[in-house]
Amino acid sequence: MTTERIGLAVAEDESLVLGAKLREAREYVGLKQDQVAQHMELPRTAVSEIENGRRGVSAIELKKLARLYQRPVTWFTGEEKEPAVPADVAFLARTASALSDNDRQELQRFAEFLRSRSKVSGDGRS
Amino acid sequence: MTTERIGLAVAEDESLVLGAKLREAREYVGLKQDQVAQHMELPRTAVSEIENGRRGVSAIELKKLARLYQRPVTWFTGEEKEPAVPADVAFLARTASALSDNDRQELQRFAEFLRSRSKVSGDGRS
DNA sequence: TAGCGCATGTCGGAATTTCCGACAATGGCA
DNA sequence: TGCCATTGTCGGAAATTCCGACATGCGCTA
Repeated sequence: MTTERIGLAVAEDESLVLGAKLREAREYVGLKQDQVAQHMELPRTAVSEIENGRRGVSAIELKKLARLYQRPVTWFTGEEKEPAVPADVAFLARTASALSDNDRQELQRFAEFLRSRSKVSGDGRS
Repeated sequence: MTTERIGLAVAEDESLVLGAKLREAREYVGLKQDQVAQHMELPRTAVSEIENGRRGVSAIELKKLARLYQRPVTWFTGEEKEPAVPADVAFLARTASALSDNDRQELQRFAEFLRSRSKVSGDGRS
């Protein structure tokens, strides 16, 4: 893992990037920070701080901003298809989705049973 | 805790919906709140509060959670498709970006004027 | 039925973030 | 230059989040 540095710098970095994208999108549609602030019911300084990465953006705010800027949310988040979870887990989950609630519950119980049998292997969390 | 402020109720409502979706997605992949908390480097109580709509979710957190849960961010924001921006609008914006600030401002005002003329019920996004 | 273990919910105060007005810096233009 | 619009920054109040400790709910089993 390359991100073992400070941990907080990552989030700041991401806020910086997100803020830059938000600014670009805003300028693209020709809106002033003030107008955005009014639309969002935020202090106008918040918009400035957001675009400079000094203030976070909530998911709901991002959704609203994306609409205002007429861009899909993914334009700001950058869609990725990185399995942060073992692929087999995801696959199991998809399979389970086709089951009834009861069957799914049973499947879950069975999974827990299996785990309890071999509680030796630790969960491979990074 | 009075409920006199209606304006905030909207945000709370949205947080409730988002939290429910996050919970559904988490259970779908068979993760415990505790595991999610570790992955996100958050207190596990935060995950609980998020799923119950008592704590907000930052855009960056949502992005991370979406990856963890193997879903597109739009699954949570509920926006799915939707460039929905007619090509002519995009073209107009592109054109506008090449204008000077003043010209763009004027263009903006004119656009607002046009909108006020056919002002029916605001942004009828359906 | 009581009791245990696991997952989740909730509470309280400290820590952090956000709000918001006031003011500064920047840039265009007459 | 002076004026005006836009954006950036600062300080304390207000709101939110962190985080441990404890509570609740549920399945299991002795």
